[in-house]
Amino acid sequence: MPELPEVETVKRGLEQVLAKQPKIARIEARRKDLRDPLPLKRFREMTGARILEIRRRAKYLVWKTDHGYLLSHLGMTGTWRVVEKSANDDLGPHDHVVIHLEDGRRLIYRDPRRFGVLDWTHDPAKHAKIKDLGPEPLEEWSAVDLAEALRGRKSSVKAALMDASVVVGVGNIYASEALFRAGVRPNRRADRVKSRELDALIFHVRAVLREAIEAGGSTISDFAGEWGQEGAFQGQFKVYDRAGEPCSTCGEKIRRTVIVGRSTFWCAKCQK
DNA sequence: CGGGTTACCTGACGGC
DNA sequence: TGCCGTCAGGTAACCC
Repeated sequence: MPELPEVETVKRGLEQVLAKQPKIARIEARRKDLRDPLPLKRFREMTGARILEIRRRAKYLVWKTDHGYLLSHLGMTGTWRVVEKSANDDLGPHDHVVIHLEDGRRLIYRDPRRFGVLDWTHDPAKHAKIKDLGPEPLEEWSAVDLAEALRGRKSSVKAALMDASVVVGVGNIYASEALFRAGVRPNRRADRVKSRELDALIFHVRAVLREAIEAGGSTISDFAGEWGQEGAFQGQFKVYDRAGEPCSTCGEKIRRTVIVGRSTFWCAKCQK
């Protein structure tokens, strides 16, 4: 269920776990596919590969090894957990992939709904799932980029924000939260949002993502458990999942509508 | 083509 | 209790 901040939190947790650049003893696939077929042959070839670095691109974890790259997308329900050497940890029905490290630790990928992706590539920049992605919101993203991306867009601004060719990493929760902070109604036509409002949107998308990453950071310590249970940022939602509650700014009832099939939360008084 | 709708899959929850 | 409908933080195929 991760959006950018959650994936970034997982990345930072894995960074600690993988700091000593461990070697892979073997990758165990306990079924042959998730959303897509698993690269079983590549998994076998990765025996002995050293994990050099882990990065994030959009909602993908990119594991650099000395034998190519692993790509991991958590979909809606994917989690990685670390099991220390000799610790007992029985695998459950949704533990689909286990990376056995030479030091005895195991990295276990669990994903009940199996919307996640695990793949292998020589070059992440050329991978089909990566190559057409838009800008990273916390890096090179500018109001000029956003204005360009929204020009002629007749969809709602919320749908556009969640479109990875416009900007990556913004999912259903942070789209609602950023639009609320920016004072822009989610159902506004994307190409009719004024440039001043786009400036505000950029600012607030970044702010909410940064704040959420900070809140997520506190869950790194129990990374060995399961990601997401603490939900540190959950308590800071201003509108998401708060339909019927009073707006924290004006007291108006928070509304829920459906946009492109997703629950959308907003305040009719604060958002124009 | 750009846009919305539906499908993928399992589990949790509320209403009856 | 159990059954049923609905919903869930994502993507992409599909259809007009």
